[in-house]
Amino acid sequence: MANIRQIAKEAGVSVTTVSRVLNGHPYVREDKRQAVIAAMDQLQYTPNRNAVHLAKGRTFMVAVMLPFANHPYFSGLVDGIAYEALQHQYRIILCQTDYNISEEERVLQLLRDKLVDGVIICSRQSSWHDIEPYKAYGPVVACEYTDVPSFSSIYMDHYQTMKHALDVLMDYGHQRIGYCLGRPDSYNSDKRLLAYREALQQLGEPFRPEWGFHHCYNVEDGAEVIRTLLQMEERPTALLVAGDQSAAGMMLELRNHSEADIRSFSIIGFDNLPIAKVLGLTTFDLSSYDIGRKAFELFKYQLDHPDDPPEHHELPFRMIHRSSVYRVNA
Amino acid sequence: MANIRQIAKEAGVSVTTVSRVLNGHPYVREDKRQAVIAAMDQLQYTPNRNAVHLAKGRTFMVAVMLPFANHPYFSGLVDGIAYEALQHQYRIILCQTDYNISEEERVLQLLRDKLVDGVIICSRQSSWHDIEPYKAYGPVVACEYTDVPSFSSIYMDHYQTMKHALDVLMDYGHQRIGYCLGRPDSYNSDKRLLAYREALQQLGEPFRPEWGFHHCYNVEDGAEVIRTLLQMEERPTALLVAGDQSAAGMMLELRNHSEADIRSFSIIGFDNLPIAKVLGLTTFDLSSYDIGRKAFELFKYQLDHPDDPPEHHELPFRMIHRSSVYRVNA
DNA sequence: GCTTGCTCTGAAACGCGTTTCATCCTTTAT
DNA sequence: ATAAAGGATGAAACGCGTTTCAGAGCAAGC
Repeated sequence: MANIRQIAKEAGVSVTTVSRVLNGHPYVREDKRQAVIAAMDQLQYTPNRNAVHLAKGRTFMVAVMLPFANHPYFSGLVDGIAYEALQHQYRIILCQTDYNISEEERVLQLLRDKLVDGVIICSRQSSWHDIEPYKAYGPVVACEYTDVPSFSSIYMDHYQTMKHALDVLMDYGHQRIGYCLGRPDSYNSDKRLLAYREALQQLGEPFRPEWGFHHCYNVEDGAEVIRTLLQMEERPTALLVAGDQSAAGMMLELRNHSEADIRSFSIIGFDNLPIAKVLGLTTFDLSSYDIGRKAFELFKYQLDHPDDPPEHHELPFRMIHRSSVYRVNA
Repeated sequence: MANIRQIAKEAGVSVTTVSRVLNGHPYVREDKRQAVIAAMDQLQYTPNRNAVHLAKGRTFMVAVMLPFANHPYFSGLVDGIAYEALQHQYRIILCQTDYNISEEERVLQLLRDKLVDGVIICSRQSSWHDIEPYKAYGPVVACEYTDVPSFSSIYMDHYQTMKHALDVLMDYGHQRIGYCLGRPDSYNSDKRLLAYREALQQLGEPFRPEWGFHHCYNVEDGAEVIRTLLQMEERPTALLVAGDQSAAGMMLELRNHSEADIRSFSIIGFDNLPIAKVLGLTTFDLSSYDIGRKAFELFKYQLDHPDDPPEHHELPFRMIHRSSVYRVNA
């Protein structure tokens, strides 16, 4: 494989000139430029990307930290990041952490070790406190609310969405409300639970831990929740589900039971996945694709304007009313 | 940021020795090793990955070429690749091509330009003929059948799966059969269509282009197909659908219509996604996760044994019988 | 005629870790 | 005692493109 020095020799110019041609620098006489191009053509030269990265101190790559990609929320996020990255000639390194803290740290080390120009955190387990030092090596963007101001972020206020959903359910006369969340100890889950407990207080209802489910991500998780609930004597009349995927699993599992069972649970989902529409699931509109795009933009902006303060975008939420919420007979 | 030469000076040894410590080379006296480690600690040294990559001529990264990631088949594939990559200290660069040929070429160029040690092609538009030259730069693995022997590959025989599904439908008395596929011009679609046309011939049925649908990937695509079919005077009694995602969309859309409509179409899907189970969809078992893992293994093997001939794994198929295929009244 | 200011060019240094090769020092085997 | 075989170590070359800086050539401005 040819290198830049061979091209220089072949074209009868210095390596500097070859480099200039490569980088579209002006100040190269046309005949020399042509000679260089001819030499590159003849020797089938292409620059070694590692050498470019080393010399430039930049790699045009971002690390994308997420627990797993086979979930519509995250794959949408990745899609959005990838789309925007493509526009800016960036590549993404997909780093699945499975919420493993040391794996997450290894992702941040890619930034410190100059393999990537920045990190986009889709979801994480580590504390912001542990992540913060890596900010010194390049932009770190979060796709969730952070109470640490040194990162740019884009997020939804899940205290508010939960509160809104609870208000809607109460309007429909529900008092016995259960919930399904993902990780129990995440920031968003905490906020949702806060709204939940406040609503219970408002209703004068006790907190019943058996009506709360965690680690719900997939269709199958939702189906399992319904099977569990159907075994109970005392059941909630409504369920707030932090993901359409599992909400869909619930609705589908209900349909495997009696007609009465189907209408015995009102369900509100989250994400507005295509399946929500087909199922008539009331949910919140949330385009993880758009969040991904925005996250990349925030990264790029921070990279190009390192001295500007980080930006924080709170996304407005919007509920999509369909037919999965029933009125409770008074 | 410190570099290896500063560490050498600080520890009172040569850079070679530092490099040896870094790479766990023997032939370093214990006291020197300790001195080096102390120096690295003190200066908070970590190696610049780009320099390592340049010097080693290896990057411990693979490019994963796929059209898009927000589809369960592909995200499962990515998950599998990522899992196996992690075991081997490899990173993956996710390259979404949207089936754009020049974008696909750009992915292969990453291999030529030494940014990745290999490429795993999940699905592609380019001809194998155009891809083949890149083999010279490193292992290229395909997650589909290739008629070009120079790549390792792992695939299912979709002529056989389609044939099997058709046989089952015919056993159940179906004669009027439609299909839903993804891209119309892909190798797999061609093979499926071949089996399809042979079955029609066997049945003495004409080929009705209006019963064939393409570009079906998502729930919404499937729902749309059903709406279209319900408008027709003459309808098929069974549908072969090349993905559970769209098959699910069909079943769900049918449920939005009359009870009679639901049973008016027998449906066979593909992939055995979680939703297929909940819906009682008859489908083919196919773990894209396992394919992904195997694909990475094939890549790694080719990398470590460049002179061994490429391997080709044909996966056995297995139909999972559930309740979406009805018997036709004779 | 002379200064100022571009345009154009290349030598050399730089970014940084790895590898080759020569050398010196110990052991172990004979 | 002595040759053969390892162990240990560092200088220098290498992988390869970019950038700095000095300098040459040439045109516009006064």
